Amino acid sequence: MVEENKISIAVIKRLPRYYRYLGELLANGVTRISSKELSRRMNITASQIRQDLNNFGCFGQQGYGYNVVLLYEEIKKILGLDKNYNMIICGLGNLGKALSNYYKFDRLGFNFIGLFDISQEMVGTTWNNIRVGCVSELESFLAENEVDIAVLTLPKTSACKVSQTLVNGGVKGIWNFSNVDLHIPDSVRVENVHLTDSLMVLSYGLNEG
Amino acid sequence: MVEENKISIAVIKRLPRYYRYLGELLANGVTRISSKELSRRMNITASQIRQDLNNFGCFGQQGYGYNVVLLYEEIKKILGLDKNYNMIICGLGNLGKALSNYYKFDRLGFNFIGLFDISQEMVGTTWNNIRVGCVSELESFLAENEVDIAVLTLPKTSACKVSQTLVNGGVKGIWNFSNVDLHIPDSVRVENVHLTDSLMVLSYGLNEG
DNA sequence: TAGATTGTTAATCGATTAACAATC
DNA sequence: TAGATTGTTAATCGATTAACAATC
Repeated sequence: MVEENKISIAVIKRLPRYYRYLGELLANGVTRISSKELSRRMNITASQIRQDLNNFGCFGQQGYGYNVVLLYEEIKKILGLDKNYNMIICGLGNLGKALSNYYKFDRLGFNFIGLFDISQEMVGTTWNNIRVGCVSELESFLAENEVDIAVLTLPKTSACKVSQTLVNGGVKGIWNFSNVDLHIPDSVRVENVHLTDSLMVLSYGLNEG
Repeated sequence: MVEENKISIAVIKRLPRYYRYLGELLANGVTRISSKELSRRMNITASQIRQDLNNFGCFGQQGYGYNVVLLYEEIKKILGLDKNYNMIICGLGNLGKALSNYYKFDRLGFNFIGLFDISQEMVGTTWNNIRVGCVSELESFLAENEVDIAVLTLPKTSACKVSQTLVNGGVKGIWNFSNVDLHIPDSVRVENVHLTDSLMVLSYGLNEG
């Protein structure tokens, strides 16, 4: 049995940044780039860039460097950005509303197909052309629609329970903005955005200069 | 000359999580906790907990463990949460508006004292009881007010330029939500929240099961 | 006192960086 | 061909885990 070559999370987290820089090069009409030049721009070592990329294949050419378009498209595929994803939002508070209106996600292939909230005031209203449903309808919605990603923007009190419903409903990934650690099976991917934690990291040592 | 014991960023990023779990214990009336029991709850090793904490001091007691209140208060201090911070938001799009209305920041000691936007439609409107000013007024505002943290929720086109104004104006930290890497002096702390990057990390390998 | 659990040193593991043969 | 730059192996560095003496 061949051991699946597990890519480290540190590498994966750097991929979007590579993708971003390559996109800029592309927009500027740059057709080739060496790991050395990219390292200068991104402020990481050329060694790391080459190591990172070679986890996924040999995209460069000795003496030449990397073809920008080709590498851009490869990373796009690696990140799964060549596919489309059905998304729902659970929790239409300020943050949920903001995310529902963020046009860029759509352009990247992440499409909102459902919005859900708990409060009766929100249910029935429309955001981004989608009617807000009640969280109680979530189970049947998941049964009828293939949902790839659920955005969890509920307060922590309800987030845990709803995450169970999402898991049972076959959601593949949860983008968790609620301030709890979800305890769900490894088969469902979780990406946390803990805003409060992030702000606390910023305030650490801020007055020491 | 004594080499300043530099705390690694990995450790710092774990502190808010410790703080969160200790807060829960506190709320549940738990008065003492061992690294072993905390490790079980947080799903990290007891060794790591003890190593992390001992970067900052000896807060435990052999044979007893850690006093929850005491440790909670210590981490609060370490994170700088015993102080108050003046914050402004640059960019009152959906995300900026959402953050301006997030009541929890205020409770943690992060107080909004100014809001700024580029668009003429936004300038003059009121959010969270604060009048939105124009970004062109930013320089004079920074001269007259001590701003600790600036939240950067502008599109990347304007984010770079505004970050310069913020640095020149003496801001200590920037909470950067814009999709660029800011090139500013090390003396100003930056904490990035790259939402698009985060979503891409989630979509990585999502369809492979 | 005996048991529990810390603080800390040592061992291990993984990630980053350096070096260089291969080759375009 | 000579120069440039990759892919990859080896060396280094740092972070995590294990072990245990100290001690409450």
